[in-house]
Amino acid sequence: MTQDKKTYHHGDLRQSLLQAATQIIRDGGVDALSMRKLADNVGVSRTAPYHHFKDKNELLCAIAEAGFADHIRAVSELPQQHPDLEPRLLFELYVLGYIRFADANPETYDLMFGKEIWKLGQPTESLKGISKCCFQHWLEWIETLQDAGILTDKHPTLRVAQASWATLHGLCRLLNDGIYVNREDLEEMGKTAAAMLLAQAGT
Amino acid sequence: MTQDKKTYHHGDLRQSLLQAATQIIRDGGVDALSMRKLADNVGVSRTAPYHHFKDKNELLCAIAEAGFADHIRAVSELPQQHPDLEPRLLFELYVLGYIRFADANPETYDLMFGKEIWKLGQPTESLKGISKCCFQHWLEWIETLQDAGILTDKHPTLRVAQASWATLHGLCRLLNDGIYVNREDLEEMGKTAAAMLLAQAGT
DNA sequence: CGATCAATCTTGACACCGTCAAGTTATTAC
DNA sequence: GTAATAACTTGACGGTGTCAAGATTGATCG
Repeated sequence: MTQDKKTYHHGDLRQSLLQAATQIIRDGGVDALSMRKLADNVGVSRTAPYHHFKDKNELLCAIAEAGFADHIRAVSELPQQHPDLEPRLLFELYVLGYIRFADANPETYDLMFGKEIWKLGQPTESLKGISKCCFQHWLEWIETLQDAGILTDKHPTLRVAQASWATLHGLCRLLNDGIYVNREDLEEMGKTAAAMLLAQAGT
Repeated sequence: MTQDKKTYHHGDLRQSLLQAATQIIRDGGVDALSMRKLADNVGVSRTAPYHHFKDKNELLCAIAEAGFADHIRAVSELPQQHPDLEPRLLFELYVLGYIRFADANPETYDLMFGKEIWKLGQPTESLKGISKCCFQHWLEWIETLQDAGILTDKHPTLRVAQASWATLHGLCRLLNDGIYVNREDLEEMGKTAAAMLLAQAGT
């Protein structure tokens, strides 16, 4: 637990806190993270973290923010890695990528898109910013797919983006929240969902 | 708070607890519910509830269970109320009904389909039962729609059911968790989602 | 270099929480 | 009427987030 203390001033406590918190959350879920345990974990007193984060909510926001950064990076790389792939397959790839991210980082995903921050807490301005940016990416891509004729353009881009995102999000939630869905079925479900969303190409 | 106490034995404490708990949750969310406040609320000591529910988890399960009962009842009524409606429109109606339920009872919905019980806690056997039954209904209906040719039969019924359910669930979560979605857009989003899921009729 | 100031970290305290153990009271079964 | 049992009580333990006030240190300026 308590690391050997050397100096009164820690040095880069903020960074250490974020790192330790991320680890704790990865191991035992968001609920396993308490400010006190966290402080003890980095070898500092209970209330020391409050000099770097206004409250627990702000800490969680910071972690979520890092999650968005990861997510955006992963997504941006996709089209570059597969430059000549048919849009339909690229879409499926994206869907699978999204789901895999949620599966690999369930707790981070929970923070990014869960009520803990967005409903019960208060998202930081910078968190709002990066998440908005993330959705913007999605929106633009949906528009591209509409233009390419593989997603319906009978409905506004915003609605199509919301509805398709909801599908991905729903899959991830069902999985991560432990409701019915088995992990082994994940890929297949993702493919089915992708197919159902795309299927109206001809319409 | 504390009601006037008449007898040592309350009489039907279990029922009173459920009722009060439901109210508290409706008012202030699941997090507003504490065993202590609940007990105080019905005029009984802190630990009295533990003679009727093993722990908080069991209480929540009981509430969720009631939610499923309501939900199933509402859904079952639908086809009867609109006996001669075209299946496509009936599907849209179902989608809207599902979303409206989640919108009208956000906290109950959260309990029914949230990680609080299914991942962090332990669903009661009877809760598992009724939720399974609920999904079974959905599954059967999806099959009907596949047979009627308005939902794809290129994928197994189970997968189509999961994918379409995920879409509804995702919409509800985005709404209830306070992520991006505006309540005013709800109906329109539901319709878009329904349309996208159904659109492959011709395929 | 020395004094000051602000940042950083500490201990103490408060009001909550879930729930276990042991004791009290009322109801039921014989 | 007595014994058993179910319902309910108080007391206690260890946990939580975070506020207030004090201690320590590094940085800044004369």
